Amino acid sequence: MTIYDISEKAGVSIATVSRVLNGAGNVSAETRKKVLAVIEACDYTPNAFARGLGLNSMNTIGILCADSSDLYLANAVYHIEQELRENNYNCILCCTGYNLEDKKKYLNLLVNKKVDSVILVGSNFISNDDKENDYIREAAKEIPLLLLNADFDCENVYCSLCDDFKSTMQATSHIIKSGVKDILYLYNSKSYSGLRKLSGYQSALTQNGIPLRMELMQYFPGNHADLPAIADFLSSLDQNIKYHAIMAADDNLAIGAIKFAQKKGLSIPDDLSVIGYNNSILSTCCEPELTTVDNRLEALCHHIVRTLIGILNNTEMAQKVIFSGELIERGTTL
Amino acid sequence: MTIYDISEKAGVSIATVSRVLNGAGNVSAETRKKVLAVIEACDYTPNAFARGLGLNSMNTIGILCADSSDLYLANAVYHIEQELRENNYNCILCCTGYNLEDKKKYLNLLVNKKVDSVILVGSNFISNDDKENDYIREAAKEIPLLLLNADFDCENVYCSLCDDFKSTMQATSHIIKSGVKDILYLYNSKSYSGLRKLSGYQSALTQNGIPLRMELMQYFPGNHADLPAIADFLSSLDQNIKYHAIMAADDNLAIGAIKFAQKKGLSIPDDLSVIGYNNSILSTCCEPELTTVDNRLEALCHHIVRTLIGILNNTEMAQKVIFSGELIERGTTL
DNA sequence: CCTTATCCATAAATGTTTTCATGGTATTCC
DNA sequence: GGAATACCATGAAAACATTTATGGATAAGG
Repeated sequence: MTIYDISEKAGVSIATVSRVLNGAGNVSAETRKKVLAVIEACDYTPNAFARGLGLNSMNTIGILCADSSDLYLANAVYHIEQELRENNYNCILCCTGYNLEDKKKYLNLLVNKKVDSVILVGSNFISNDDKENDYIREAAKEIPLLLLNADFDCENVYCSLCDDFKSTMQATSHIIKSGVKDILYLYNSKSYSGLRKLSGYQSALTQNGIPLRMELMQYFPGNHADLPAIADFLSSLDQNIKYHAIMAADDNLAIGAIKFAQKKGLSIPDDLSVIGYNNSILSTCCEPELTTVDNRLEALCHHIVRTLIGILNNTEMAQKVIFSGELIERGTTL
Repeated sequence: MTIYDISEKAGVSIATVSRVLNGAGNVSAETRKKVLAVIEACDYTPNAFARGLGLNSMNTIGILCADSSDLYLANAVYHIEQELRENNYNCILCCTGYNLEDKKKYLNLLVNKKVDSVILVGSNFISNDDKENDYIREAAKEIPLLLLNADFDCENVYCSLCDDFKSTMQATSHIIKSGVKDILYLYNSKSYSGLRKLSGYQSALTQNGIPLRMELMQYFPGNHADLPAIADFLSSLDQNIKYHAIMAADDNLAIGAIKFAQKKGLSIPDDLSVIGYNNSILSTCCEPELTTVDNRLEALCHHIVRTLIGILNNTEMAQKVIFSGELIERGTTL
């Protein structure tokens, strides 16, 4: 069943059928009605590939993310997909892992699949070593690229991010204000965003006249989805490192910290304050519930899709938008 | 840059270029080398839409799921995407929510987008009211459909599922063997799979000579991602309902139960045993860690993709495969 | 009667895959 | 050794199903 069959049965040309299908003008109400009736009767739908060939688009957006099983990324993907779908776009999901070669490979694959644009979800697509970002610049020559939670200056690249520096600084300050000064910073990522958070922690201490201590900035090298491993990591730390609060770079790490405290018999928040980051489902699974930073994921996703739709409609759009995080006070802080 | 440009520069016909590109036979080594050199030099990649039109396929699989932010479904999507990608397929993700009309709409949309097949992730796509499953039968006339965690007999529909009845029965029996007989069953879904689990619970009781009590089978009507709400639900139950164990239909519900116990000051597992289902990340986030049923998600996903690849290569494949779950004993049971 | 607006049809363009025909080379059989 | 056969590499052309530019026809208005 093709557009020819429809045109024949309706007694019009295929151009007219096409116009009816695409809601273009220059079709009389009568003709439109007649054609629509035939389309309905035949249960005809246009061939998507031929349409794609003619329009050079299939209304498809690529979503690149390192690991869609990660709580945070999964949520981002969910919100983006939802919003795209409401705007009549579908998305091809492609998980790259954290290897640079795979990121290149799959970004290229999406470009070659002729998606209208690619949204790169997560700060890990931008390297601190700028040479490694050339693959982004290359792809941006072909189609617009949107970065969620990353900051990158480049023609045809648009960024939506949360001010992780400020948010972490505020969260850390919140602990300091409660009277606790020896705060362990626990992090898992050295991405641009990861390092910005670390700076926020340092800045909060410095502003409050607290000297920085290297042994209080601990990098957890494992997988942050392995919660017991996080607790074990903290247990294995030098017993001489004393602290009464943990500022964690994400909720997973914070939950690991809580597990550690529970095993050690520490009372939260009296013996140990804990703050997480992301406001994920994990932050409500413990008792007391986790104080955390809401980094406005939903707003970011909403904004990034709005930007994308704008770009695809040839509207001028802001290349960078920065949201502010919000501290959600729950039970793990004083 | 089209196949014509390549053919011209290489001094061959477009048919030969196409043959080289697709690894088809009947091309001399010399010609192949020459053509490949030109392709390389021009950085040529075939137009995906034209290719799709010619082959009536773009190597794309649709993934339908109700809610990809759900821990369990997100994991399923992750494993499936991973495995498909390794087999040179990409996937279009489409979240439907739990409304029947939307499920129909988006399944149709994927079919019209000309995906090679659709994988429906989660038992909620099959209704207990069989008339409501007609949209599945309709779509199956067009392309093969694969169901993860659902059981449905229909030509061109293939199912991979876990024996939820048996698994729940075994888990419940495990509690009974520990000496606890008053077990609350907490569930959130009345899908086919949800009801199978409930039957498993009932069967375990019956087999052990324990009378069924309706008030011990509690349906939680809210969103199982709202953990505090689950705890509140349990708190709101009639205080006269006495029980010393909770068998939950998924880990979220179990974590809610643990929160409830912690608030009430109950000791786990001494005062209250808890078993979850799915072996998700939530099962390791609490202290003690949650005893749960591993329903072989990874194996199911692996199998479903293998089946799909087989079907697309016209190999005869089993229409239904049932895996057995495994009880993971952790700290919330005696 | 001319102009303009409205509407529609023909044809070109999109870029592949694949069938069929052809010419040439190698193999086999007598 | 020559004819028949098979096979292989190649190219021309058809098929895939749309969108859209161009221009022609008809009706309405001045």
